[in-house]
Amino acid sequence: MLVTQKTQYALRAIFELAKHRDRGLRKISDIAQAQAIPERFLEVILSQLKRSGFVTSKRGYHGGYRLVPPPERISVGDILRFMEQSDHPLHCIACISRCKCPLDGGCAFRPMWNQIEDAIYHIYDRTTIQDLVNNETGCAAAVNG
Amino acid sequence: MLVTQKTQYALRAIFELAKHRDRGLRKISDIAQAQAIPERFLEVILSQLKRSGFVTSKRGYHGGYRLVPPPERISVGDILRFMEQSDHPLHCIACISRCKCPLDGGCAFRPMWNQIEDAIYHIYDRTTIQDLVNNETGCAAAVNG
DNA sequence: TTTTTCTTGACTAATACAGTCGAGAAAATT
DNA sequence: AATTTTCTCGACTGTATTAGTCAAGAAAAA
Repeated sequence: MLVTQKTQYALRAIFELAKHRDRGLRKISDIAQAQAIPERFLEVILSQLKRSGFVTSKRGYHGGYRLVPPPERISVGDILRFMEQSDHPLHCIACISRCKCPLDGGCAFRPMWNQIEDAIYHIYDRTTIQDLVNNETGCAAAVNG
Repeated sequence: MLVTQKTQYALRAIFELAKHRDRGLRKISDIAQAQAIPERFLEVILSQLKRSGFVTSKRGYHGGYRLVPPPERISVGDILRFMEQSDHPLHCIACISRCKCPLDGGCAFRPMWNQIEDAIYHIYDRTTIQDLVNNETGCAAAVNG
């Protein structure tokens, strides 16, 4: 629910792999450099992402990471949900934030939190990694005239 | 953008004042008890909220806090925006989370973050404090049969 | 057999958030 | 006037989460 720095890195790593997908494996160090992510930290993140099945890796000389499904079949929601679940296995459905679930004002606030959660994930789920890549090329075109 | 514990307390305090509005001033200690908020912390929060103009206070014997506008004319968005701005004067418009605004993947992610922000505030802005109060009475009715 | 690159888990550091505290100033009460 | 109540203000501390590091090892290719 909460988009941490780590989650943003995860998203950017996937994004980077998507752009590179048809050119084979990509090294951690290259991804780190391209996306300005601390390399050592990225190691942790990518090996976590492996467990989602969205990426695979190969070790050694021509090793690296690779995005498995085509980017148009992965949504941002898929990635965020995976990161969320693997970092916070117990999750408070009513809450938008890092949440300790107190009274919550009884149930007065719950409908609103639920609306927010739905609205957020609606957007995450309909946004594919390919959409993000397209955004960038659109933007580059705009910048370069 | 990020709903912290403090912001939730602020919202619950306003909610409590709304319920009590026609009965005059309400003491910090009573609000704290009713909403399960640490009293000393609530002092800080309420005196911060005073600067928004949504609440006023009076000291001394029969002192306490009071909600100024009618609850149907205050939106959740009003409160959240005020808290957000007074806690984080510099705010990154592109970001949903605690954000350090790095590359952000160029502008690839920005449209999505903007959509999220708009969607969230659309809900916050259309939800009034009175709506929350109504939720609760509706819920109590459901519970009590 | 050397180099490269991922793998794993434990470790440390930084920061933001949460909450506390003490001394003081109005306002009413007695 | 003295006392009690309640808000006021700013500085202070603790703590949990997040962020990030490190070292030793294992596969894969050269």
